[in-house]
Parts: sequence; C-alpha cells; structure tokens
Amino acid sequence: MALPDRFDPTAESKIYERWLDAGCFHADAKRSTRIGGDREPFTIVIPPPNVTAILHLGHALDDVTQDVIIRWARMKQQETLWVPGTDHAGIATQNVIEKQLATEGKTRFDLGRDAFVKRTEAFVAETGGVILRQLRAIGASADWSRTAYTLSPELSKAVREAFVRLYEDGLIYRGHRVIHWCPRCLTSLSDEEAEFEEETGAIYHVAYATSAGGGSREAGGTPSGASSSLQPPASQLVVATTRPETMLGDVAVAVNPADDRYTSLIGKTVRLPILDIEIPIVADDYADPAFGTGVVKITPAHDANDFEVGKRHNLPMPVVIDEHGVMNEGADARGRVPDFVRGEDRFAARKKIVKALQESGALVKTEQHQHNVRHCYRCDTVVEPRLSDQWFVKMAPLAKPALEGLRTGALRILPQKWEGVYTHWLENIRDWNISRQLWWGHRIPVWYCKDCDPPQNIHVSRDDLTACPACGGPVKQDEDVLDTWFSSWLWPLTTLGWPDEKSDDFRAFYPTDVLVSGPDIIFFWVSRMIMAGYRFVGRTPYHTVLLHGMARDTQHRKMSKSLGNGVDPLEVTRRYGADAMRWTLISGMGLGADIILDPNDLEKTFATGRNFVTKLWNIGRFLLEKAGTAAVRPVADLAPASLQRADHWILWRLDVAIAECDAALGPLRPVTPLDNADRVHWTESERYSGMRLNDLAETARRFVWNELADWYVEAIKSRLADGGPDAEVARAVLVHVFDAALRLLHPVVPFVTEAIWQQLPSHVEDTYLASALWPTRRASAADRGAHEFDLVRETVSALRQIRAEYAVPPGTSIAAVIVATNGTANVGRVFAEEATTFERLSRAELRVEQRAPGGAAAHAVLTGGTSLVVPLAGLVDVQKECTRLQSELTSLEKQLASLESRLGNEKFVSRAPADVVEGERRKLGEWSARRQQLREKVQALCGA
RNA sequence: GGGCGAAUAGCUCAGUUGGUUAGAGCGCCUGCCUUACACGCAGGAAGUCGGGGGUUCGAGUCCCUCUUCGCCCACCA
Repeated sequence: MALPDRFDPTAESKIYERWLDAGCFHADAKRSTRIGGDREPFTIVIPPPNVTAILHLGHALDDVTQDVIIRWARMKQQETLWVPGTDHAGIATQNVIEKQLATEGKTRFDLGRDAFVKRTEAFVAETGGVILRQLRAIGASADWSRTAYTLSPELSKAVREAFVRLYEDGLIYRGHRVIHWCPRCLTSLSDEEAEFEEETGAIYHVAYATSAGGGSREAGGTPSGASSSLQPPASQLVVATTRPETMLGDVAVAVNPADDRYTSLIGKTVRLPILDIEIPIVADDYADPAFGTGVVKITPAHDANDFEVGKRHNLPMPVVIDEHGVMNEGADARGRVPDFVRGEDRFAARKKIVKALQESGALVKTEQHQHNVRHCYRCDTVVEPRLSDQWFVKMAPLAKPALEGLRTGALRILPQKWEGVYTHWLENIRDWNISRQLWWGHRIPVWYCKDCDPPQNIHVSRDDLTACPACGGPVKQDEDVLDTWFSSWLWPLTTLGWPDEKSDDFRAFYPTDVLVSGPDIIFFWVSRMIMAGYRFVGRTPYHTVLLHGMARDTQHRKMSKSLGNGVDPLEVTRRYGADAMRWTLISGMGLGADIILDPNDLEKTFATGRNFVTKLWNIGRFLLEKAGTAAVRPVADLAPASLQRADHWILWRLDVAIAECDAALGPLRPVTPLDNADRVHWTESERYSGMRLNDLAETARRFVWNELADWYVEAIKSRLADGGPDAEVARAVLVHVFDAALRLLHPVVPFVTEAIWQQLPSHVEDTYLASALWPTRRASAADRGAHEFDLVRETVSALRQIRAEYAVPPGTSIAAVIVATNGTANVGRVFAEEATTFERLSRAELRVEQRAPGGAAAHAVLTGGTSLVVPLAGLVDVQKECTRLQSELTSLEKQLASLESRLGNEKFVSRAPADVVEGERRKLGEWSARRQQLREKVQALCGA
C-alpha cells in the first residue's frame, strides 16, 4: 500500500501509547546487577519542574537531552530508569495561588493558613503535573510508575529525616541576623535566591555634623546628653549612601582605624540629621578609606555588613522598615521614624528623606551611581535586608566531600568549564538560610515549649509533637516552612526510597548515573544534591553532571515569559512533530553551548528537523515500496562473493558510522575501580569524552542521507528492479543498513524511527525499536570492493560536474572516456561496469581507453592518476575550459610546492609522526601525477 | 573589582590531545517535478578562522597582548 509522502506527526501520540502499553519505559529493580540481576542499572532523575509549570523550551531542551541519553542506554540493554516528578516549588506556587486570591480581592490572610494550604493542594491536584503529561508529547521515556513529588508524604518524611539528622549532628542552627527579605513574597531568601541586578541609582552624600567632645560609645540610638564640649565649632563628616531612608536606623558612623584623617574623631560623636540624635564614631576595618569619604554610616538592622559592625561594637539595632518595606518603628526604634515618612513605602520615603536633607542643608551632593541591587528571584522585587530569626545549615562540612568527589574523579562535570564555578562556590560556601515565611511547603519540624527555658524549649522531631517531651506542656510548631531546595536537594535519594536504604529501588539504582541540567542551577540544586548524597549515604548521587546551554533568541537574550521571546515547544510539536523539534535542538547544540532560535520564524528555525524527518520517512517509503515487506536473509548469511561493490561499501560506511556514534556518546559510566568495586572514578582519558549528542546526530545524518540515500539507494535501484538473486542480496543489505541507521537515530528521533522500524521486513512482531539492541560494527575493515565503489562515486561526481559546468541539457548523453594511466586500466573497467547504474542520471556512456583523445575535451582527474575525459565537440567554449584548467593547475602547483618544501624539511621528516609523513608522501605522488595530466591537458587544449 | 567563556561562510554553529586542500544546517546562485522525497535532486559561489605578536618543521587549535560581546561571582557604603 502506498504510504503518504510525509510522516504524520499526529501519529506520535499513538506510538507513545504503544510504548507505554508494552512497558518499554518501566525499570525493574530486580534485574539490576546490584541486587543480583543481570543488567547494569542506568538511572537519571529528572530535574523536577515546578508542579504548576507548563512546558517551555528550556524544559524541552533539558528533557530531550535526557531522553536521548536514556534511550541510548536502554538500547545498550541497561536496566534503564528515568525518574519523573515535580517540585512543589514553595514561593512560585504560593505566588500563583495568591494571585488567584488577589483577583477575588483577597489575601492569604483572609483565608488563614489551613484553608490556604488546602486550596493550594486542591489546585495542584487539579491542574498540577500538566507538565508531566506534556513531556509525553515530546517523547520523554520516563518510568511514570515512579512519578515523584517533593511534597508527597513519602518525600516529606525523608525531608524531616534529613532535617533531624543534620540538627542532631549540629549542622542546623537557629540564627538571629540580617537576611534577604522579599517584601512582596513576605519571606526570607537564601543568598542564591537574592539575585544581583545592575541598576543606575544615586549615591547621596550627607553631612553628619560632628559634635565636639567624646560621645559615649554606648550612646547608641539615644541622644547622648549634651555635648558639653569645648571643641571648636562643629565640622562635619560626610557619609555616602545609596539608601538614605535607612539613616533613620543609623546607630554609628564608622571610619577605618588606619585612616589618618579621622583617627582623632574616633570615640567622638556625630549628630544624625533629621532625627537630630548623637551617634558615635567607631573604628572598624569595614570602612574602606579609599571609597567615597572613607566614612560609612552604620545601620545594623538593615544591612548585613552593618549588622556585623554593630555586633562587633555592641551597638543597638533599631528596625525602621517593616516586613512590607514600609517605614515604621520596629524593635528598638522608638522615636526614629518621623511622622512625615511613617507608613510610607521605602522608595517614597527615600524621596522625602532626601528632600528633607536638602532643605536642612545636610545633603552635600547627589551623584549617579551604578550598583548591583539584589532582587527576589521569583518576583523581582528589590530585596530588603532584614533582621530576623532563621534556620541555617552549616555548609562547610558538607562541601568538603563534594569538592573531594570532583577532585578524585568520582564525578565529572561536562563541559569542563563549569568545574571552576562549582569549586569556587563550594570553597567559599556560606551557610544556607532554609526557613521561609511561607505557608506552602514542608513545615519546619521544630516545636517550641512555652514553659521550658531556652534553649531547652526547642524540640526537633521526626514525628509531630503535641506535648513538650521535657515538661509535657503545650508546644507550638515553628510557623515557617523549609526552602523548596531543601527537599529537592534530596531528590536522587528520596525518589529511590531513601531513607529506606534497604528498599529495592535504592539498592538497585542509587547512585544514579547522569544529571542533566542548566548551569543556572549549579548552586541551587546540582551542588547541593552532591553534598546531600555524600552527607546522608556517603556517595555521590551521580558520576556525570551534564550542563547544557540555554535557549536564547536571535539577540542572544534568554528566552523568558516576561520578554515574550519564548518558543512554545508544544506549538512546534503540533506544527512539525516532536521529532522535528528534537532533531533541531539536539543537532544544533554543541556540548554546553547555548542554542539560538528565532521565535519569530519557527518555519525557518525548525526546517532542519522537519526536513530530516521527512527524508528519513521517504527512505523508509522507498524501502517498503521497492523492496517489499517479504522476509530478508540476515546479512551474515549472505555469501561474501554475492555482494557487489556498493554492498561492501555501505556496510563499511555503516561500520564507520557506528564507531563514530559510539565515540560521540562515550562510555556509559566510568569503569575504573577506585577503592572497591562499588566506587569508580573517571580516568583522565575518559573524563571529558562523550556526551556529544550533536555529533551523534550529525554522524547518523551523514550516513543515512549522504551515504545511504544519496549513493546506496541510487546504486541498487536497477538491481532491485531486475529481481532475482542479486535483488535479494541488495534487499538484505538495504534492510540491514537502514535498520541499523534507525537504531542509531532512534534516541534523537524516536517516533519516526519506530514507525518505520515496525514495518521493516526484518521486524519481529511485538518488539520495539525503543528497546532494541544498539548496533555494533563488524570486526572486518573496509575491503577492496568498498574502495572501488568510492572510485565509482568519484567518477559519477566528475561526470555530473562536467555536465553542470558546460550546461549539457538534461537528457543529452555525453560520451566519457576513462583514461587509465599507471596500469590502472582495471579500475577503469570498474567505472564502466558499475557506474552504468548511474547512467540514467548522468546520461553518460563510459568507455575505457588507454590514451587521451585529441582535441578539445573537458576532463576530471580522479584519484589514482586516472582521468575522465569528455569530448567537448559542440558543447563548449574552449577558451573557458582553458582558463579553468590553467587556474586549477596554478593552484595545484602552489600546493605542491608547499608540500614539497615540507617533505624537504628535515625537521618535519624527523619530528612529525610517521603516519603523517607517510600520508604527505602519498599525497605528493598523487598530486604529481595529477599535475602531469593537467599539464598535458593544458598543452593539448591551449597550445602553449 | 575578581573569575570564566566566546569571536570560524550572509545567519546559527561543528572542528576531541597541534598534522591532508577548514566542515554542516539554513540562506543564496544555476539547472532539474529523474517512477522515495521540491520539506527533494544535481552542481556552484562564499571564510586573510576578531586584530597584533610569539612558540613550532607545522597553529583555527598552544602562549602573550589588544578589541568586542556574554556569563558567573563579589559586603564597597
């Protein structure tokens, strides 16, 4: 039956269903060699997308990359597991629900905590996980029976286990300090979640009048009595600040103790403008003499550095900005927020303060200022440093083994350039603020007893507490939840059953193999998972971290919703099919390199993939129509003598393609034992090899299109049409090599390859390409027949070149003569015999002669000194041919000269590797022969 | 302010330890609807590998330097 001339992408979902029905993606722990089975396990855990997310191109990029690796491993007959799942995404999800509420004119506080959480749960249950269904549309071959969720009861239990263990080990502590606070999300953020953005702001120089006399150090925020000093009239200290509104919380100004300009003032006081109170001048190294005036105002409650200075000098810490970013008197701040700014937003207050300073003459000058301001990574609000109590994880002890793991090669990072980023971050790691003032997330497993005295009033527990374990009195659980990343850093552990280390899944599949991610979450996630792996089970969670690039638009901007420059992968899938998208992404993305796509021209952007899928489909169509579906003999059963040159050639090219694909993908895992059989490390030679998926794609494409379709298929058309035993040989070889090509291509374009493979004559019912065997190459090398076919190709190309160059009309025959010199007449016979296959295309008559015909002729010099000559009678401009020949001769002579000088160079001959020198010698011979022929040609045609 | 990366055909990119005459896709030009494919076939044009210096028999590849982009980190108010 006739197949349509294009692959129908709507068939993709049906193919996916069949894979599911056949259980192709299901992994069986029992089969893992780690628990007595006979297949090596190969595992990837998906970077869990936010449960409320919808698929965007970044996900597609990430997940297709993983799918290619997973499908490859599956075909290598590994017990292959790809764990899917979602992240509850604390802030992000809470924001979604709060936005919903806002449209109803409500806030979460109107609902109350329980109702809010219930509503969020309902929302997640109803619409959450959409992205997982979308992943099926792009072909993700995950084991859906193991779908995980960071807020599931199982994972929540594991999160508690981790918290309690760290607490018991003294690695979790409660700290009172200045943290990053988002006044919109109303929660604290980790250092990583507060992202720097460069902004143009202003820097204000404000004069603080120095009081005479020694202000008392503990003067702090309270106006220090009368400065009854006899010092000369007030001079002033000028401080520079980008945030004048915080001056209401100033408790001191600091100068560097080594700064001669100010040493005499240390211990004295200045008068804070507006509030008109005395604050001390302290000496602290934090003040940089080289910056600004060398004097810095100290606002301990609203700046992390000032906080440290305040602690060192035992200064009070008045809070003048509340959690909403509004000016209000907080702790220790009585009388510090004047009426004219009270209740004002911090930015509005800034203007008013500046104005007031201006009016009072305290504002010395204002300058434009480039600086980096931290923003909330979720809502982009400017982060407010805020003094509060938070839970922290002590990270330095966790970082050590993670650094060691990379050093010893227990894990590798691809591409290598990210190693430095990883190492630098870990070596300078800071403690991790894990509490969030949210309602959506894992509630911190800490209970406070009102009746016991601190610190005995803190109880950390794996189980919910209803009464104080110490005194039996009532307890109250910490109001905060844990940072989302506190559950995702356990992902490779928890999705496999941890803390139950005896579970089949954990024993069978941990450690996993490869972690695929974008470099933007090296700190948030990748590194922390490694730390958790070492901390909780003593082993790295994976041996390979593969970091791909980002999707960007043609202006190299990151694709994002807010910029509106995104490409919707589902739209692409609808229009061109998932395979077309997968192909375009994978083949266009070098290892770790960004991929540039044009969101305004999907047609052009995805043409590569779409065209390739169609080509593949049509090769399949040809095969089915011309070669039929009757069973074929295995290639191994064919008598070698029955194979034609073209058969030998394509089998050889297939071997080369397989070898190159294997090299592109590299080893599945490191193989060298480190200290025992369970622990392996990458050797230097393996360490940066493999995972070049674009190379896999390119190699396979070249084979199936430029070699199989362009040459082999053309070469056997007449053989197939002739029928008989030789047609059977050609059929068998065609089916064999195309089958193998489909296997090589399947990881990248799973749908179309499966659709075709199912119909191949070699197909065994109820088997799937998705779990078929990865091809291996034959032991034998290229034989003579294969090389001879290369000469046939060369001849045909030369004929076509001549035909095109002289505009020989299609359908017009040209007579070509193979002139064989150097005793290669037999090669000439090969051309005549085999190239007739292509005759219909080239409309050439081939003859073999031992001498060149006289008169004007177009020629092509072939490998081995043979020449193809086409009489030009009536066809051509002799002048033109003459010019062409001469320029060809000139360039050949130039290249020969440089080749000769190289070979004449003693150092080259003695220092270059033998094979290089030998190659150059061989080339010299070939080129010399070619030059001789060209010269003769020129002489015959052009006279002189 | 530190660190890292990039610069190769009109566009987007490959180019593994230095070693034939630097490749692909898209676009472009010419000719073809040749019975699998016009989302195709055949042929073609197009690159002083960002500039300059150096090492080497040999450099797109290694070193230095400059220029231009990009990313990450960082407590300079």
